[in-house]
Amino acid sequence: MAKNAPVPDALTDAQAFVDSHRDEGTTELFGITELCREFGITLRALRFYEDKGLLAPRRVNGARVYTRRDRARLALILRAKAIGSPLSEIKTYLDLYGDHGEGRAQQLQYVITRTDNEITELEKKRAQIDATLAELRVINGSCRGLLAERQRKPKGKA
Amino acid sequence: MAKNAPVPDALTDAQAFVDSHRDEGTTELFGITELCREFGITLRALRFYEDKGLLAPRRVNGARVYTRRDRARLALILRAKAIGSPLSEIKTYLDLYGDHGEGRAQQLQYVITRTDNEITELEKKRAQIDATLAELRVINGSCRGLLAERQRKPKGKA
DNA sequence: GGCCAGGGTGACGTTAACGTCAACCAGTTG
DNA sequence: CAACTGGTTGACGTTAACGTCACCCTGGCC
Repeated sequence: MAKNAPVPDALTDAQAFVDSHRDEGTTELFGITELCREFGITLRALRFYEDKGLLAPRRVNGARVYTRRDRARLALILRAKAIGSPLSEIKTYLDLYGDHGEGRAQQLQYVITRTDNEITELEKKRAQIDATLAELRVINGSCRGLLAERQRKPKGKA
Repeated sequence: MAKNAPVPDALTDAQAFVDSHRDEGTTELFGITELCREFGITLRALRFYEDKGLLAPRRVNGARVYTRRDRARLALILRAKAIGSPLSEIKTYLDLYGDHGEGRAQQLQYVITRTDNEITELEKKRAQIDATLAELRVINGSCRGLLAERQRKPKGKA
């Protein structure tokens, strides 16, 4: 809640991401520093995600080269992180995106139950946030009220 | 997103918590194991929160004794954790609840800006969750679609 | 050829949030 | 009194998610 990495809104649309998983041979390629600047993260972090198996960019002369698909995955990773998921979980998360469409019936069933679970978890989390927001607004409002009161009668202590 | 500590819904209401901060001399007291069971956390965790200054129960013969107010603070702590805030942040968070009402104008102003910030942060987070939920639902739906399709024509591959 | 910038690979350090373990106290029950 | 039970305090171990550092390679440029 401290960092304000931009997390570009380009992929806000759900279908957009799903689509971006289909192409693959697009010409658009990215270097590591390029991606890091774009998303406001460090080189170390990006390499770290790769170590953890969340990304697998191609290599050209040893150097990392990222496709649009990699970029989309990175966007997902960062958003999931912002939500509070640990990287380990994000990995299985990403696998869900990768699988869907090619699997056999059993695979599909797996993805469905997994996403069902994720969905209910996130809904719970959303509820917690809503509750906290409500409380904060109460506090905020009462403070504003007190402040206004004092400004009307700056001396008395009633 | 793994643990399912109950986080009792007793304090779901915002005003309820604020009110619970007013009493203090209520007769209801709790032991450490009692609270731990109630909230599904470990002894170690509870003591840890105390080390970090998030709680300050009274002592009776050296043993910790928690009031209703402590209990309410604990509920807040756990909810904030579930949201993903680090304990360090939760501490200043709790201080906001404590202060409000007694401070001078400057204190009040501080609380207001702090809560304003928290509120916008949480709203951002909420938006991220909503986006992720949307994507998951797309995936989920498309998988269900594929599955249904296969069940209609289990042989063809079209 | 010399030099630098940009990128790569370990290896180790760090912080948060606890878990684990050992050792000590205090009341009580047989 | 001795053995328990339930609580307390360090001290150390652990995992996640990087930061930092040292060292190496490579392509361009003068």
